[in-house]
Amino acid sequence: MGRSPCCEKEHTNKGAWTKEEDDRLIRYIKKHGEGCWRTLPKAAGLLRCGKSCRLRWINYLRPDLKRGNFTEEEDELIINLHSLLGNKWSLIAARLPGRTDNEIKNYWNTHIKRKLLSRGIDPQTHRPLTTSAAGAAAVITPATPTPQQPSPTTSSGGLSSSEETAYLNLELSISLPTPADEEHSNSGSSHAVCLCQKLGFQSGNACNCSKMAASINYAARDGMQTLFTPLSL
DNA sequence: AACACCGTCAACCGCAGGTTA
DNA sequence: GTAACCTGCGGTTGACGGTGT
Repeated sequence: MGRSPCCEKEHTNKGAWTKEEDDRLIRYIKKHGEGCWRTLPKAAGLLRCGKSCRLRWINYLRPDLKRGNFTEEEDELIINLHSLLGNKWSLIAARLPGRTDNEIKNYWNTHIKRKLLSRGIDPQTHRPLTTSAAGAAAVITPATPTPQQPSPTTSSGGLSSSEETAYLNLELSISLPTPADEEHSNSGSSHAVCLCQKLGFQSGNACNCSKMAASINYAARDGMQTLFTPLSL
């Protein structure tokens, strides 16, 4: 399948954005909203490709971005989500309002990988690095059908946070919404299960799912597909 | 002070997948 | 059914700042 380039490369700027470019982009989006990134640069008077504008807005200029350091809770949430979802940064970011996929990806590669390695955990498999055939009990066993699961809201009897993480049993599965779920969402009362809660972060700052619900309503209004996937346990 | 090295992160690139004509 | 278009995602790169020698 043939494909035209996303933009005319000869007539576009590349590299770091200037203050003026940022201002133009912000002003345009505030006035016209997001959408049609292909035509946005021309309409906004920017010599940038649409992809570049989208990235700049999503990763840097969006007003709802949190920025700043990740909290310990966010760290653990990212680790647990990664053990479930793998390198699905956009899905992980969807559970961390105010954080972008790019930000999380960078943070994973620069901080969390090292953190897990120092714990003796393989960042890709989430299993111990020194894996002997018998001794390598899975650290995290996603989607296994055993019913035991540590209570998410209580501490696991004096374990350190790293130990707690190491013994988290994440028996979760992601399913399509059931008719009941849809009924709930149609009636305006979303019963989507907060994954943070299931992972034990309900009460912490890392969980902003209630805030997300508001943004989901906003997204739904714009015809966007929600990433706030209901979970069946 | 000068240089090399390293870590961080914004931005780019190529591709996949959904939508439209 | 197919081609073209468009958006979003994930991997990678490169500029920049901080630190060590």
